Amino acid sequence: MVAESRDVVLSDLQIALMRVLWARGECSTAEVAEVLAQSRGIKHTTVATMLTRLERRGVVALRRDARQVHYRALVSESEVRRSMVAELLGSLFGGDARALVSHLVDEAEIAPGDLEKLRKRLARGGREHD
Amino acid sequence: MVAESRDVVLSDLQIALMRVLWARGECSTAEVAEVLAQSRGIKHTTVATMLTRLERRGVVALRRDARQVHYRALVSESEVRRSMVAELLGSLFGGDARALVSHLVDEAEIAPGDLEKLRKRLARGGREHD
DNA sequence: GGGCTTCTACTACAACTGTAGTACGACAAC
DNA sequence: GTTGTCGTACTACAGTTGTAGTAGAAGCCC
Repeated sequence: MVAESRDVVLSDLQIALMRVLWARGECSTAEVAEVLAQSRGIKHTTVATMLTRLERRGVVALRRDARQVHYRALVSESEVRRSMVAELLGSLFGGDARALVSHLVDEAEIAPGDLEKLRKRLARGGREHD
Repeated sequence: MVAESRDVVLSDLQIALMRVLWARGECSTAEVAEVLAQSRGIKHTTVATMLTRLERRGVVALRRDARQVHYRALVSESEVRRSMVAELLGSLFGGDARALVSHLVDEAEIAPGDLEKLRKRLARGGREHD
């Protein structure tokens, strides 16, 4: 099922936080903070603030365990991808997904040969990429 | 040449304004405002404010003609596409363009058959899409 | 049981966005 | 030249984001 979480557009930093939750399932503020401190040098309190706001916004859920707070994603990575790709397609590519693929090839983000491989794999029903 | 306009990430509304400039070349505030009023019911003054800010930010240039101000895009649509697609790829697809294409197919934004057509067209060096 | 450590909650603040009102200058019409 | 009209510039304001300090609660160590 696809659920009805329309419009989950997140900023870069917000996505970075979500990635931790997506990767680890539920985790404490400290865990998320540690990853972000490592990868971006962001302070613990900053992460706590961001998580609180995401919770208020309904993007994550919290569970209190003694003095610690544990967060869990309420939207999946797919949902966010869906929303954000749709947004980008709509605003910059006139909603034409093929134009986006053309762009990717033009910009050498992807080789034409990859399209062939992708087509074959997708035609087989596989969706993981090697 | 690709120029060095890194990081041109624009909001949905900002892109809407830019699209007018991209489509018409240089035009007056009034022209842009009329399009936006039509398409989104946005007030003239709002458009003027947005354009002023884009100018301050260096995204557009202005030329004064008597009492009117004319704006011209300083970044191309391609540049914005490049920045924004790169941003999306980086934050949500681990920088893997093929994953984005897979997503487009999975989400039925694009049919597998289209990939084949695209591949052929792109292999021929054409980049306009029909 | 008094202090040290931890963790959260609250507060702060600047920048940017979306939205628009108001005021002011320049022209056009009489 | 007095009066509208048109268009810009300035001001305003609420909401979001990024960033973090500080204070206060809860446990932990002797």
